[in-house]
Amino acid sequence: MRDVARLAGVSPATVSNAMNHPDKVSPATRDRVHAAIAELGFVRNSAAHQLRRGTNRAVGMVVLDVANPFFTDVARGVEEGLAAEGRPLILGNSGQDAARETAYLDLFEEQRVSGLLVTPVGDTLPRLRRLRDRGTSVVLVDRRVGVREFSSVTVDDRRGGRLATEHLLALGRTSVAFVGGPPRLNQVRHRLEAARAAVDAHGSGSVRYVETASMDAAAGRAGAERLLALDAPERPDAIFAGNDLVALGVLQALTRARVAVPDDIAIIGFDDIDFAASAAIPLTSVRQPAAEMGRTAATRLLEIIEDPSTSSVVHTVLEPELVVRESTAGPG
Amino acid sequence: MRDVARLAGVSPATVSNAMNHPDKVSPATRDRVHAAIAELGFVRNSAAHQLRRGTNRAVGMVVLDVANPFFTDVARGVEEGLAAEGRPLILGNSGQDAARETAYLDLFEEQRVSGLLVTPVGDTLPRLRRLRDRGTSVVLVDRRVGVREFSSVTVDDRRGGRLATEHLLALGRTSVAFVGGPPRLNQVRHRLEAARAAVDAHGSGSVRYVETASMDAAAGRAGAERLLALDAPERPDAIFAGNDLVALGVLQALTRARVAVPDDIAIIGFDDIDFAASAAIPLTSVRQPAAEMGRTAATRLLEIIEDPSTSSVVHTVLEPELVVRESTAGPG
DNA sequence: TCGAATTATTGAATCGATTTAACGAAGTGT
DNA sequence: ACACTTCGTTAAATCGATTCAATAATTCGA
Repeated sequence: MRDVARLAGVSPATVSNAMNHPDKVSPATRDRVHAAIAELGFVRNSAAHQLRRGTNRAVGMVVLDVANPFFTDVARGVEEGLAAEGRPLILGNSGQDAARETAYLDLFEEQRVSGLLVTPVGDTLPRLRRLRDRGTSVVLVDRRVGVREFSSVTVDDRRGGRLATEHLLALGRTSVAFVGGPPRLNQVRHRLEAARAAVDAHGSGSVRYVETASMDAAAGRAGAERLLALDAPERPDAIFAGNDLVALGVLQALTRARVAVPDDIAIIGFDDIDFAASAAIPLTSVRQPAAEMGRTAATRLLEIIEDPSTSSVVHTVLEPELVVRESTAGPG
Repeated sequence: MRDVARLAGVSPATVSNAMNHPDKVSPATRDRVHAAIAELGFVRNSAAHQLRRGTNRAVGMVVLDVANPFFTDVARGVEEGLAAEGRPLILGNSGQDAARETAYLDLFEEQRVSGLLVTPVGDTLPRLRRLRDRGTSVVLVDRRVGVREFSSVTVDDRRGGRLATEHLLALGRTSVAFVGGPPRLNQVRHRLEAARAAVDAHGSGSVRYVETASMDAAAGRAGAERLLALDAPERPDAIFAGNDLVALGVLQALTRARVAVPDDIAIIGFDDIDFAASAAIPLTSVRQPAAEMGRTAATRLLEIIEDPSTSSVVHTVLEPELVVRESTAGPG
C-alpha cells in the first residue's frame, strides 16, 4: 500500500480513505489513487484489513455432505441469498464426520467469520454457543439444536413422513420398511415416527425399521439386501427410504435381484433431488425445497448479522411436498 | 492472548512459543499455558497470525459447478489429498460464471492463500500469473491453460472421445450427434475432435455437432429436442453427450418422446458420475477418475508449496475408461 | 564454589491496513 | 482584513500474534 501511496503522491491514509471512505477524499486524488491501484495491481491484505477492522465479512458454511445433491442445492440457495450483500461464502464439507466438522468450526472461529450456517453432525452445541458469545451469528440449516438459542430453517420432517406413508397406505401397501439411519439423526427419527403414527392412524399395516450407518446409496443397497434375505412372506411391500440416495441404492439392489418395482415392492424417497426423476424407475419422493431453505437461511443470517440485538429466535419450517412417480404409482 | 498469558503467569511471547515452538518452552510452563488456553477457550485470531506470519496455510479451490457430482467428487479427492498436511480447504463455486470466478480469485488473493486449485472458466490466465508471481502456487484441475507455466491434472479427453466413438461405431452406429457446449471449452472441443477423427479413421459414418450453451440436464433436453425435430431419416442413431448430466437430459427427452434407447438411438455420456449407473436406462459412459484427479492435484500443489523453486511444470494426464451399460449395449 | 555454557523467558519491534486527532489550506461572513 | 468554518490530507496509534535480541535462570565442569 505504501507503493500505491508513493505512486499517487499521497499518504497511505489517503489510499485507505479512497478505498473505504470515498466521500472523504477529493475526486481528483481519488482518481489518482485508483489509477495507481490499477497500475500496480494492488490487492489489499485481508489479514491486515481484518485485524484492524475486527470483523471478517465472510460467512462460513459447514455442509453435511457435498456428495448429496440435496446439500449442494441448499448451498446454492445460500450463495444466492448472500449475493445480495456481496458477502463471500466459504464452504466446508464435514462429510458427516464430527472431527472434520470440528476442524472447520475451528477454522471459522479463527477467521472470526461474521456468520455461520451449519448442519451439525456431532455434539456441536457448546461450540456454537461459544461462537455466538463471541459475536458470530449462527443459523442452523436442516437441523434444530438448542431450540431456544439458535434460529433455524428446516423442513417439516414429520409432515413429510406422514405424506409418504399415507401415500403408500392409500396404494394398499401394508408392510412398510423404513431404511435409513443412524437413528441419532432427528431427521431419521421424525420421519420414522411419522410413518408409524400414520400407520397407527390408518388402523392397519406395520412399519419395520431397517437401520443403516449412513445415508448414501451404499447404505441403501445394504439395507435392501437385508430385506431380500427374508422369506417371502416376511418381505415388505413398500420401502420408505430415509433420502433419495438411499432410495436409489435400494432400487439398484432390488433391480439386481429382479424384484419388480413398484409391483412387488414400492419405493419412496425423500428430498426429490434432480436425479430422482431420471432414475431407472423414476422415484416417488417427498420434495424438500432445498434452494429456498438455503436462501431463507442466508436471509435470516444477514438479519442477525446486521442487528445482533435482535435476540429473537426464529424457526422457519418449510413444507415438503409429495411428488408421485413410477416407483410407487406404476407406469402411466 | 494477553489474558491467557496473565492466567498462566507468563508473557504473551511465551504463550506464542508454547503454541508454535513447543520445544522452546519447558514442559511445566507449556502445560500451564495449555491449561490456561483450555480454561479460557482461547482461539487465536488468524488475521493477526497471518499478518505476522505472512502466509496463510489454507488452500483455495474454485469449483466449476457444485451441481455436477463430477466436480464434488474431485473436491472430495482434494480434501483427502490435503488431509495429510492438515491444510484447510476453502471451497468456492463459480457455477461456470466468470464474474463469480473472479470474485473468488479476489477473495483468495486478498487472503494470500498458499495454494490455489482452479478449473478456470473465463479469461483467467493473467490473474493466475499474478497470483503465482505473488507467491501463490497454482495447479489447474481438469483444464490446461498457460501450458508452459502451470502444472495441471487432466484426463485425456481425446482418448475418451475416441473410446466413446469407437464403441458406438463398433455397435454399427453410423450417424452420431455430439451434444454439448459451449465449444469454447477445451473439453468439448477435444472430445468432439476425437469423435470426428474416430469416424474418419473408421471410414464411414458422420458426426454432427449440436451446440448447447451449458452442460447440464436442461441443455441435454434442449439438444435432444432439436434432434427430435428432424425428419426421421435425418435423425442420428447415436448421441454422444458432452457429460453425464447432458446425457441424462437427453435420455429424459428421448424417453418422453417414446424413442427407444438404445434400439433407436444409443446414448453415451462422459464422467461416469454415480448417478449414471442408476439412470432410467443405465448410462454407458467414459469414466473419469475424479477423486484420483483431486488427490493428484492436491499432492502436486503441496509439492509446489513446499518447494516453490521447483519451477518444473508437470502435466499429469489420467486415463479415461469406457464403462458399458444398457444405454448403448441393450439389456443383458 | 565460581564462571561458562546452556536453556527459558521476556520486552520491544513488526506485519499492513484503518482510524483518530491534528494540521494546513481554502472559503465565508462581517 | 480578521476570526471562523469547512474540507482534504497526514502522522501516529492501533488491531493481536510472532519473532528477535537481550536478559534471567539453570546446569555443568573444574
